[in-house]
Amino acid sequence: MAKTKREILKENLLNAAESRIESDGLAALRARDVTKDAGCALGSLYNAYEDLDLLILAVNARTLGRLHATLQEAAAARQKPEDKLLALAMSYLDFAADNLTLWAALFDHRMPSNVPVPQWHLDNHTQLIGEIIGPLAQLYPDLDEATLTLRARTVFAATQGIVRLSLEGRFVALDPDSVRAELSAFLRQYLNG
Amino acid sequence: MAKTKREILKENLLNAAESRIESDGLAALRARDVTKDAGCALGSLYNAYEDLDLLILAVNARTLGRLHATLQEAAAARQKPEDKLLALAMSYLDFAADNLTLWAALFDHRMPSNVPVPQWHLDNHTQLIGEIIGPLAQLYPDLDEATLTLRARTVFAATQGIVRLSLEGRFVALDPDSVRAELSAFLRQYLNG
DNA sequence: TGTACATCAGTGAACGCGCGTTCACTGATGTAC
DNA sequence: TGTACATCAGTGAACGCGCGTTCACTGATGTAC
Repeated sequence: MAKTKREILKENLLNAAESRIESDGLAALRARDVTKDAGCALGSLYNAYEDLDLLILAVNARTLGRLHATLQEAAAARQKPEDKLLALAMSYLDFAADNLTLWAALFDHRMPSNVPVPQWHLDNHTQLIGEIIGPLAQLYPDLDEATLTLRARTVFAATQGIVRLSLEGRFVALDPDSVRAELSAFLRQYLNG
Repeated sequence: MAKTKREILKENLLNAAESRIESDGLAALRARDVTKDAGCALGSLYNAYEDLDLLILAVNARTLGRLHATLQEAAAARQKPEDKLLALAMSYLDFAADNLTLWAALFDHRMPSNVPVPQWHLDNHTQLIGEIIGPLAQLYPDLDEATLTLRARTVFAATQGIVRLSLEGRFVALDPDSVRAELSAFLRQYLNG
């Protein structure tokens, strides 16, 4: 099926926005830069997307999709649930490190005022948590669904905190190997507790 | 020692900025609002502080100071190192919940472009980590100083991640009791691992 | 194939507004004699 | 105590600029006959 012109335009804008975020970060994203890179007029952005925020969400959705695929692959390559969980955390760290600004955009972007985050974006996050629930359920067969979900969110949040503090380099920059070692040791300790 | 007029002005601005952040959040902070609340002219802000960012940093410093005092108190009230660490995490959660916007401002505020975060602000963070190192050293007497520091940062980051994900309510809002229970269970599991 | 007309994406100059920061002026306070 | 002068914090209108969004216009594409 051939792509409509509109689809091509949306894709060009999406690629341009992604490149800009990748190289300069979300905060430096400008409608004029994106449209210039995409080879269209400023106004065309608003023909293709509702506004700049929706374009950013589209970039984030793609990033989240790549992240999800990476994590699935990592978990699928292991057998034991402990190994799956460790692999998930490690590939999450790697993904974040390899896609620093795009990954940061997932958290830095806020919808303006009272515009809610679209449902499909929430669903994407739920799917991600789902990857953790699987191995966690194998590891703790006695826990019910609700507890497992909560536990998965907690493990994700803790991992996210460790990755974020280290990659944000907000206070002190840590060398990548230390972070890997720390994260790995941390999870092992937790899972064997 | 009597306060100079300049000191009074700085304090008024600091209080006004703090109130504004507390009620409306950092993103809604405006120089005009702050000076109006402080009862001075717009230009006076720039007599008292270098610019708006430095005023925000002053607010953050005060928040960090209160946080630090709260944590110290919580840890001091316990004897066993495990209890100290649990108390630190719980009172961190409580502080964040009770001072939601001020706490969020600690992380949401970024210095413009290439202006670095002042050293005293970095030192404040180091002090905070220091609170964790103490009990951790008691718990793991075999670890050397560097490892302990790294470990303390990791524990802090994990806690921070759990608190942040729940309080940001970015994806799904969690009820406070569940978060408390999860954080507590999480740390127990980790410390007994 | 050709002509007339309708549609609608594409265009980019202009709008609108927010907001941090400046700066020429003022008036209060301090100092010298 | 009074006068002349210097200093400097206080003031807020105006500056400057960035930047998302709009909208009147254009020109390409599609449709009818």
